[in-house]
Amino acid sequence: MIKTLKYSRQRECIKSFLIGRKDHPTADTVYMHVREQYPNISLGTVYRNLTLLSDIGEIARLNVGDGVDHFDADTSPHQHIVCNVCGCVQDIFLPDTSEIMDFASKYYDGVITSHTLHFRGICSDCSAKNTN
Amino acid sequence: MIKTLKYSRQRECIKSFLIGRKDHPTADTVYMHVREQYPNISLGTVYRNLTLLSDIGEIARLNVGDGVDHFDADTSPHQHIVCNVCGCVQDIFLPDTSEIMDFASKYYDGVITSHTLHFRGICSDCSAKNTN
DNA sequence: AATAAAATCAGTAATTGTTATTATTATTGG
DNA sequence: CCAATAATAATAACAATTACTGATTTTATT
Repeated sequence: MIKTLKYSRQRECIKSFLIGRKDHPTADTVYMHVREQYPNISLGTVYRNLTLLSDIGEIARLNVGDGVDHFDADTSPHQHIVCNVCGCVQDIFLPDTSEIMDFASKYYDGVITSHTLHFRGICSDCSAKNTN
Repeated sequence: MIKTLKYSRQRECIKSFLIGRKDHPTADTVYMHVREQYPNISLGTVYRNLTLLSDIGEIARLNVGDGVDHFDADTSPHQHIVCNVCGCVQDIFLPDTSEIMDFASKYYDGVITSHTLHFRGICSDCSAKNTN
C-alpha cells in the first residue's frame, strides 16, 4: 500500500535549486533553471515534484495573490511580502503570531485552525531606486 | 481623457446580486444566478464587469487560496475564513489590525503598505454536523 | 424625437497555470 | 544482474480567465 519514494536526480536538482534561492520561484522559473542541468526535463515533471515535495512537507507552496504558485525551501513558519513595484516575494520573520488566532476566535463562532499573514509594500531595492 | 462609465443593466444586476449575498460567490456563481434574470448574459460580461467594479472599488476581489477568485460587495476592511470541510468563505470582522503592520515593519527593511490576514478552520455549520 | 459616437454586449477563440495520460526510462531490492 | 515499479518526457486535457469580434445599447448632441 505504501508507495516507496524512489530517488530521482531531477527531483534532487529541483530541491537543491530551491534551497539555493532566497526568493520564491514559480514553477516556470524552476523549470527554466533546472533545464540548464537537465535540458530535456519536462514542465510536468517540475510541477509533479514541486507538488510531491510540498505534500511531504519538504518545501512550502506559497499563494501570494498573484495567481501563480511560488515555492519556498524554507518550511519554518514565517511571512512574505510582495513588492508592489517589482513583484518580488521576500521573507519576513516575525516572532510567534499565533496569538492572532486566539484574538480572532473571539469574533468567530466556528473553529479557527490556522492563519496566514501576508504583506504588500515596496522592497528596499525599489525604495532606493525611487529616491532619485 | 476620463472614460465615462456608461450604465448597463447587466452590471447593475451583477452588483445588486453581490450586495444581496453574505457569502462570497465566484464569477461562475454570479454568472449562474444573473442568468436567471438575463438568460443570455455571457460569462465574459460577468468577468469584465466584476473586474471593472473591483477596479473602481465598488466591490472587492478576494483570493482565498483555492485558485478561484471570489467577490465581495462589502469593501470595508475585514477578514475571511475558509472552511476546511465545506470550503465556504465567511467574514470575520476584527477591530483595527493595522498595528500588525507597525509590528512587522520592525522586521523588514523595505516599506510595508498593506497586509492581509486570512484564516482557515471549520465553520459553525460543519462543526455542528461533526458532533454526531 | 432623431441621430451619431462610444461603451457594452454575446459569442467565441485564445491564454495561462496546472494536472492527467501514456509510453518509455531509471532506480532499487533481491 | 534482473525483474518490479516508480519516475520520466512529451503531450493532451483542463479550468479559470482574458481578448477579440461584429452587433446592440446607452448617452450626448442636434
